[in-house]
Amino acid sequence: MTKRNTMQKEIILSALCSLNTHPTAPMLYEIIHRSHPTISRSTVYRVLGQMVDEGTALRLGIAGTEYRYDGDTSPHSHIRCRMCGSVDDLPAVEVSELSDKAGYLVESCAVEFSGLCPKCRLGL
Amino acid sequence: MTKRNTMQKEIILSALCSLNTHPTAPMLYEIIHRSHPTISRSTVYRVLGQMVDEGTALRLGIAGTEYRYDGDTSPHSHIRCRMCGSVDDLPAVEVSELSDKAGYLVESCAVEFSGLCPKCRLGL
DNA sequence: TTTGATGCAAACTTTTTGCAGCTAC
DNA sequence: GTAGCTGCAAAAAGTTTGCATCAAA
Repeated sequence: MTKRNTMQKEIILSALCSLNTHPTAPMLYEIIHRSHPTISRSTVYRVLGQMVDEGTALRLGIAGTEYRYDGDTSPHSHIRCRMCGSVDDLPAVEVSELSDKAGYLVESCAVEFSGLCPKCRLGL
Repeated sequence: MTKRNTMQKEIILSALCSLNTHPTAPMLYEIIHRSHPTISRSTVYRVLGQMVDEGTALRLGIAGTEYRYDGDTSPHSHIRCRMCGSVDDLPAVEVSELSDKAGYLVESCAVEFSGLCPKCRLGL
């Protein structure tokens, strides 16, 4: 059960960290595939899942019917455009004690603001 | 383009409103199917989408790779259990002016707290 | 009668899994 | 050499769509 370092993991991690678009797995696969055609879809999914498990990446479950991944694991929130689907960063928001009211053990908090991004807002 | 009232819409709406589990479309279909085996999957999807469009229901894009629907359209937030996936309600949270910093036109705000629900917290 | 809604099946998208071969350690 | 990792293909899981038929208004 010892983790091994492979070329694929290195490529996938650096590709994710070089982007600030919070890509989905298919988006990331597409980008990686251009320069590394031999890396398979399943490896991208498996490595992303591994990165999430070990805390190297964040899995954003806030974008609808697909996961988006974020190489920036510092505490911050996200804002998504209803029209074009783009996801941007927002500074961290402090979590209130609200959560205790439900009896949950709160481990993390994601805030999703939804609206129009600057481009769509102007009809571009 | 005039909307028509059908038996199916009535059944789907009342099924959604009678639940407080924020079901996914497949979950809702499964429940409806038991008492109304002739209602098709696509009708459930189409009617849910219609209800969201007209504001009768909320589509929660915060639970991973599937949509969850909520018949309660009053302003409130949700809390999801990382372990069993259940989604509960939380009272509404006030949106700060943070969002303006990104240049977005903010239309709505969803807060997702993630952690352990009371059951999982106790290892049940 | 008109045309929006339905049911069915097929297609599509995203993600997971089984398995044989590969390779980091 | 061992066991974790990879690529491929197939399968799952969720959602959408084309089309002939049905039925609300």
